[in-house]
Amino acid sequence: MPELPEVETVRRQLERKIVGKELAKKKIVGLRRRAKILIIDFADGQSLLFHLKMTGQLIFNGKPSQYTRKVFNFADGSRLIFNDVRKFGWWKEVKDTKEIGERFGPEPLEINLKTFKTQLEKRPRSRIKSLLMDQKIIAGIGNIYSDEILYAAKANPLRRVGTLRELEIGRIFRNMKRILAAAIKHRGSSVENYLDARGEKGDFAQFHKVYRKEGQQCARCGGLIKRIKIGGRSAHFCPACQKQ
DNA sequence: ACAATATCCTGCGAGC
DNA sequence: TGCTCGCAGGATATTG
Repeated sequence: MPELPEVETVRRQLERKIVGKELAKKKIVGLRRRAKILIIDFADGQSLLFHLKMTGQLIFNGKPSQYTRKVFNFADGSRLIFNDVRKFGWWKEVKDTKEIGERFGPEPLEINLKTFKTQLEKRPRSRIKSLLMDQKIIAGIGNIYSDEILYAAKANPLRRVGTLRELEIGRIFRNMKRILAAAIKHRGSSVENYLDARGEKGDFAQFHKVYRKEGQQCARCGGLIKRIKIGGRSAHFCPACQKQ
């Protein structure tokens, strides 16, 4: 399920491939990412937005399959294919990207500790796991990285945000930055069917400590990883290391 | 006002 | 072997 690191990986790869190309009589001048949305900017000010949701793939010069929902053909004969098994993903052409900026909270790789704390203060009763996944609070984090960040920070996913101590908030903040940056370096996590823009898997899943590791031993203390439901989503954590 | 849950979709794997 | 059923989750709508 593409989250910030996966979308950023696709953005970086596509940037080198398609900037300067022509698509439907428009010249591509840049690629951006906001939260989990990929943005292709055209010279005329319009933009093409993509959301991969859970099973979306954007593959440059990929071969169409039964799951290909759209093929974008560039003027030079190259192409971009949009695959999506579960059909949740979408693409949309927009006149400008003003609404995109307003819809999301700050980018986790750009935010400072002070702003992070300000964001946390908006939802003191929320569970920290749910808050990290709330795009209006912090943009781009989903189920995989929220679990991994909280494990690294030794914070229990059920904790109410308002009960977190200064020290714990600092740990969550630092590990959020560290894990997202490391995941981008490894071109994301391929747990189900995520592929990057080259059609290749990301390497970061090998570094996962808790996500989808229910019943396995915790690398830190040897305890057993547990899976519970928080807000209808699976949350994986070590009850011994991540105490309430 | 805010938090929690249901909903969309399809493939996969566990269990019988 | 083949069937059913639960599960995966991003974001929005709905309920509590």
